[in-house]
Amino acid sequence: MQAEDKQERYNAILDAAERVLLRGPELEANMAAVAVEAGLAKGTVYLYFPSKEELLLALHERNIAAFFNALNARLDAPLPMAIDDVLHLTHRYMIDPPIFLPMAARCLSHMASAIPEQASLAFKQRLGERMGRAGAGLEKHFAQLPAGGGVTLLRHSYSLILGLWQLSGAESSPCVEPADSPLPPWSYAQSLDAALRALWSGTVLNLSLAAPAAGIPEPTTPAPAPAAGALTPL
Amino acid sequence: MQAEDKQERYNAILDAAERVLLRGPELEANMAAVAVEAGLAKGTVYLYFPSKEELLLALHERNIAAFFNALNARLDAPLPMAIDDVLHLTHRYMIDPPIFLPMAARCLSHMASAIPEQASLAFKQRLGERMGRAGAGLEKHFAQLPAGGGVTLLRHSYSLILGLWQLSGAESSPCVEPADSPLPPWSYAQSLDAALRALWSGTVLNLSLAAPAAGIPEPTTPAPAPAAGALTPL
Amino acid sequence: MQAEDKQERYNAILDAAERVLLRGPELEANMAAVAVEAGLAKGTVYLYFPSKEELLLALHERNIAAFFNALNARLDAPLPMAIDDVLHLTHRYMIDPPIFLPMAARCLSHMASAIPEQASLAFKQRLGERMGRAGAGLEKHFAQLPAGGGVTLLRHSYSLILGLWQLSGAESSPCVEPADSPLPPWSYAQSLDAALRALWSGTVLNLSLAAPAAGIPEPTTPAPAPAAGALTPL
Amino acid sequence: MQAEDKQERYNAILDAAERVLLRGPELEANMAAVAVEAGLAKGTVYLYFPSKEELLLALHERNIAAFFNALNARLDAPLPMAIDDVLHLTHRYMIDPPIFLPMAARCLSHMASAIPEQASLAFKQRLGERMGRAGAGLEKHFAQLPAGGGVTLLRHSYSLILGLWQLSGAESSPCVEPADSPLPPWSYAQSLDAALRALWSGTVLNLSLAAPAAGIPEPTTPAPAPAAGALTPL
DNA sequence: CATGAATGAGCGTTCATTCAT
DNA sequence: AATGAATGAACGCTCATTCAT
Repeated sequence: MQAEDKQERYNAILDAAERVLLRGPELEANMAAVAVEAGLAKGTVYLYFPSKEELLLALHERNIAAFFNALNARLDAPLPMAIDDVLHLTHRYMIDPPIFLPMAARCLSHMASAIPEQASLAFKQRLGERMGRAGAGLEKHFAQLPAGGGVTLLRHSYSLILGLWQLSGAESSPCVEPADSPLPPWSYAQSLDAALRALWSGTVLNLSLAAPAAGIPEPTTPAPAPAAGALTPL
Repeated sequence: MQAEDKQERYNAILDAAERVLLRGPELEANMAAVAVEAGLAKGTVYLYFPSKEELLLALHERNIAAFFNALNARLDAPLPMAIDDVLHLTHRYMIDPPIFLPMAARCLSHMASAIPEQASLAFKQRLGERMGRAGAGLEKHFAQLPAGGGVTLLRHSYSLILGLWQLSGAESSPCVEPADSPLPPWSYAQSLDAALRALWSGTVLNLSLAAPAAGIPEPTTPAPAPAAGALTPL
Repeated sequence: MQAEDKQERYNAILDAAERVLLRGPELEANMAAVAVEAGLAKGTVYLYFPSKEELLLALHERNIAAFFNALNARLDAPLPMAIDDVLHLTHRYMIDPPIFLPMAARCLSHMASAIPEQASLAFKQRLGERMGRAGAGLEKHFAQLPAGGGVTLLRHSYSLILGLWQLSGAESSPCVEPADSPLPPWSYAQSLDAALRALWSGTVLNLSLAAPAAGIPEPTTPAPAPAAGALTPL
Repeated sequence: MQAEDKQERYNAILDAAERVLLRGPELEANMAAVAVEAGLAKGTVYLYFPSKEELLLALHERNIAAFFNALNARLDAPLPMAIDDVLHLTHRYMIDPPIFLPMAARCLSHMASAIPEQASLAFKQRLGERMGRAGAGLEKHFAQLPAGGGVTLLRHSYSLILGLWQLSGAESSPCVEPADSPLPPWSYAQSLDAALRALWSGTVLNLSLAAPAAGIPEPTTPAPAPAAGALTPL
């Protein structure tokens, strides 16, 4: 069997797993279902993935890779770039697909216990490389960012994306909005945009100050005119 | 049995569950272990909690309540307040205790599927009330915040706290730091402080602009002198 | 539930396991079958036995205990005793029941790997006690046996019983005797009797010699007249 | 491929299996590991052995053959022979190698179920031939043995060797000797020597009696002086 | 109120064997 | 002859929950 055949089937299994996960509302996948969906015997799946948990992690990594590939491609382009571009990619690869965020939460919480040290380390390594590259690209486009600032910003952004998504699931139920909720309703996508903009603005602002920013600063001057890549609502 | 006896036992079970969770590294708790730890029969636990998931949610809610109680108490005090105070409470109630964040991640991801609509709604209601109250308090102390801005800021902050924590677990392994990691090591606590400061600064900055902020703004003026409650490193 | 009820069910499960084992020719038992045979749910079986392997060991131990109980009862009786009595008990409890020897072989080979240290030790302890008691009884009845000789004789006898049984299974097939076998046919029971008599005779003979016996000794004198309890064919 | 090439590979696979078995403490071998160890594909192994069980049986038979070859060579020599010589060969080929006895126990217990009638019969046939030849040789050296007595003695001895070995594994744990064991510790090798001597002595003694021996006979005369080939401790 | 014995659905994984190439 | 990808049956065990006492 050719190496490319192997790779194809590897991806076919990942596809099957994704379909299975998306089938129900619980995002559950058992190996039997994945195998059936892939048209394979259960044992065959284990020729490609050493365990269920690692299969799921591989699926997540594929999604991550897709995001970073797109991001890096954009960063490598000579065009000037703005937050909006990043937000756009974020929506396209992480927020809109119904599988990215649940899988992220799931894998993150299982990494420590269910994934062997070895595999876990390798995953982190690969993730680190992608983040490092994207972070460097970010620093090229956003000159205010210091060395390492790109990765940090990426990290904080991702945290916000993930955390807010989890919170949105907990605060608002999928079916009905409690009529008597003490809080006004909010949407994940809108809230996230605002939060990310705040994070990015604040990051640059803080960076531009020699000392850590104070209290909640009262900006005394109006904001400067938008530089290249003005933020527009998504 | 008196109502207070009931309440007492309710809390005793929660205590037992917490102890069980903290016992192992996986934060796992099965009902049998909780019952034994509480010195009760398994069936008895079910007289106080309708299901395991709801027991765990109740435990988490107790932790949340403790945080909000402290926060609200501080907000109600006539003293002026700064980010640092909030950060301090955050560390004290959410970051330092080894159970808050894992439970938050766990409960958040199980809320949709494992908690009955009814209970889920009630939980969200109570959480909404607490957040509403704290948000209002925040708006009182930080005058730049518009109506609803307090809750939003709280929400974003919590997301950052939670998301970054999960990321920290995934990026750095507990035992060994990969020597050849492509990224420099980072600590959760430090990174979080920076991220929260950025978020808060950016929030206020964005708010102060009539239109949404642009690009990554280049502040043309130095930050104003710290107001009351300057940020100091934790 | 009363303690005796528990004991009853414990034994009922053991009975069920025995029936299942005896059902097929392979002496196989899976937990599902045992549970069904016992009229219980699978989980219930695990309330009484921590694992399949320990259930099987318990079954074997029950058989062992039955043998030793009978042997010790006989040894405690004031009647004089001869080899035949031992052989008789051996046949009755170990050889005739179709389950004793296969289980012995099975448990012996799984003890090292499949039984937790703790349980394994406890089993050996109990077995040791029974053997010690029986060995002492033997020494009372057979005065030539030195201290410890009873246990040793027991051990050697048991080894012979078990080893020869295994060999008999391998040398002669259950269905057909190879017509062209180069060796005359032999039966387990007869061969065992001869072997045990040889072992016992030789043990006493060797003991009666100051130095270890030599070569294959050529007895120069006819055998003495049978003492009380002469050996008679079973 | 030449016939000798085939034979070579056949043996190479057996070698590989032996190495795999000896690798872990459980004496487990799966076909995949054997194939890898032999540097072959899994399917190739099946060109040489029809099943795993038969491969293992073939390995065991090779060990058996080695023993009998040595024994028969010794028996064919014109030198007079004593038990010690047999014991020596026994230790050298059966007891010292860490694989003989476990494989014997394993194969014996799987023979009935996992080996096809045909193969099983053939194996027994070959074993019978070897035993028959060795038994006859024994009868030549030990004149007291009647026709067929050699084979019987061989059989009984082997049973003792195997049974006692299994018992030794069950009574004494590899790691710790239970401090409070009710029985004194015993070693397999020593105990076996004593048992075999007893068996051989008793066999000859019983044979020399017209009628079956009685009770535990009280030898009235001291043992005769060792004939040629006196037993000396191994 | 309290108990704890009973339940039983659910699942990941292994591995001997086959067969198309 | 040699390969090795594919197979799929088989099974031990857990644990949240119930309910008769």
